[in-house]
Amino acid sequence: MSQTVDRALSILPLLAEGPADLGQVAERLGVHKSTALRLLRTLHEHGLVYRQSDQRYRLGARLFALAQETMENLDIREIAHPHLVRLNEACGHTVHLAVYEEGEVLYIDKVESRYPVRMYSRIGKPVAVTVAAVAKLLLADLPEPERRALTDKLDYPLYTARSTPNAPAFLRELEQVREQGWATDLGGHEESINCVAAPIRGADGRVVAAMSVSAPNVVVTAEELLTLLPQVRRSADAISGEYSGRTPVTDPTRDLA
Amino acid sequence: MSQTVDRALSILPLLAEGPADLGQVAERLGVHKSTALRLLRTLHEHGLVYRQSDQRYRLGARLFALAQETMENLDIREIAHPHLVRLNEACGHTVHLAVYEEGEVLYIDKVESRYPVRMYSRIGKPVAVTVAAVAKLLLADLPEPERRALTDKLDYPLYTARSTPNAPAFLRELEQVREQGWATDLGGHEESINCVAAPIRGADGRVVAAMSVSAPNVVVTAEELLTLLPQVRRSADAISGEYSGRTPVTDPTRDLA
DNA sequence: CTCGCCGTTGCATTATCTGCAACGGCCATT
DNA sequence: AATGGCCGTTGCAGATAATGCAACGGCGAG
Repeated sequence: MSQTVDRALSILPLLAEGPADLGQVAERLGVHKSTALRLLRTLHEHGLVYRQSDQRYRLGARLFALAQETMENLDIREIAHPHLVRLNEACGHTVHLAVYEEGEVLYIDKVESRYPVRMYSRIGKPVAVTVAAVAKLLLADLPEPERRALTDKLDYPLYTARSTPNAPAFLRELEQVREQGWATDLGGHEESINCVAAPIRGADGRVVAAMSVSAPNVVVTAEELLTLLPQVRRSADAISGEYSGRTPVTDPTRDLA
Repeated sequence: MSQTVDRALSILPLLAEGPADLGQVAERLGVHKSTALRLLRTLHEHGLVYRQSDQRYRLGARLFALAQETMENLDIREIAHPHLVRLNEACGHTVHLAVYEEGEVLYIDKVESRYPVRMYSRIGKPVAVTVAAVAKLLLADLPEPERRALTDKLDYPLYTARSTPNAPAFLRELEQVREQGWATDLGGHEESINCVAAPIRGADGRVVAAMSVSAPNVVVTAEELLTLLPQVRRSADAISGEYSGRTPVTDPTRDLA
């Protein structure tokens, strides 16, 4: 909607690929070098872009700080965290919390496994949306048209032989997930890793987040992991209760200066 | 340098404080509502801002993804990570990696303690620069004018009785740190937590990062932690060697379209 | 020593952004 | 049920601010 801002923001994903110098930025934006320079300078003043010693630009530290603050301001996360910790203490495995936003699912909290073998994941990283248990729960609850539109334009990468292969299969799976109220990922993302997940609902019953327990085959079999399902669901329901009670659409903003 | 972009980017820290509606954003920017709307829309298109169900705006998921990619592109991090893991396996405590950028020090990697009592910290979070051991190392190596300018405009919050109280004391400490080539934080940030840290240097000898081992008093005393110093320094030196060898100012960019 | 590349600057042009005013939906109030 | 006010949204004309150009200077390579 605003050309100048649009151009400036287009620089960010470009730099996310790796450092670039002024000429490269200008070329990829399709603007004059002087224009690119002014945009980069503005981004720099705000700390979103950093100029390293070799004069090339890369993304800046402020991005981390912003991402950090965003996360800490998410009220679901705050409410859920102690429950995740408790569940982790009870079962010992890695516990994740995830939310949906604009076609993506991302982890917003994580409590690490106590076992030495850990699965790789990082808070803030977009989740493999076609296979992850938490993603299935979040997508299953979308209004039908949105769900349809999304599943249509998704890719279905075959991480393993058990990955969801295409849109129709995925839609069927989502249907089932929605009805049973829980989801699994049995080696669909990484051959040797299984997850069980349960939904967290707001006061209106809509799914606002999902949590999961993940563990590699070498620690527990898929069957053993499934026995944890009741525990996971109880945790999720407890969070749902607190969340519905405390924060329907409340606004704790206090700055009427 | 560019007014429009400047205004748009000013929205981000504003939203980092918490969700806000159009009117609030416009007011705090000092612009007309229609202007604020156009800026927010542009930010939204790029995923930096998200519009929640109650129509208010908050920071968006793309921020996480960008922060994530930035981090993973840092070559020091990549080189250092296995060393951090090895050090953690050897001593069991929390290991951090930090860099300096534009007046701030931030953690860019972390391997969690194996002990149940863990110190709080998060990757991406700016470090308490006047007390953290890694910060001392990074600031001690700055060129004198920059170091002076920075220490002058810093705050010196008294987290504990052993926090660095003011600029002169801090400068003396930095002097000592630079000469001895390592640093500590003995309860200067949190009463019961101690750290020992060592610098990682580039090919030209400049400090490019710093790593530390942290542990609470209840697990090991400060004296015991200090016995780990040689190990920490060996790790840091090993990383320095690899980093100098592999990446002086190399550019792995491959896109001359 | 010289050539060429890259980042940088001042300036005139013109495109772009801004504020205004008016509309419409929604919620709360009477 | 009707009404008033609030908030987000849109089209438009004026004015400001962004753009590309051309020229400079520093730096490294040949």
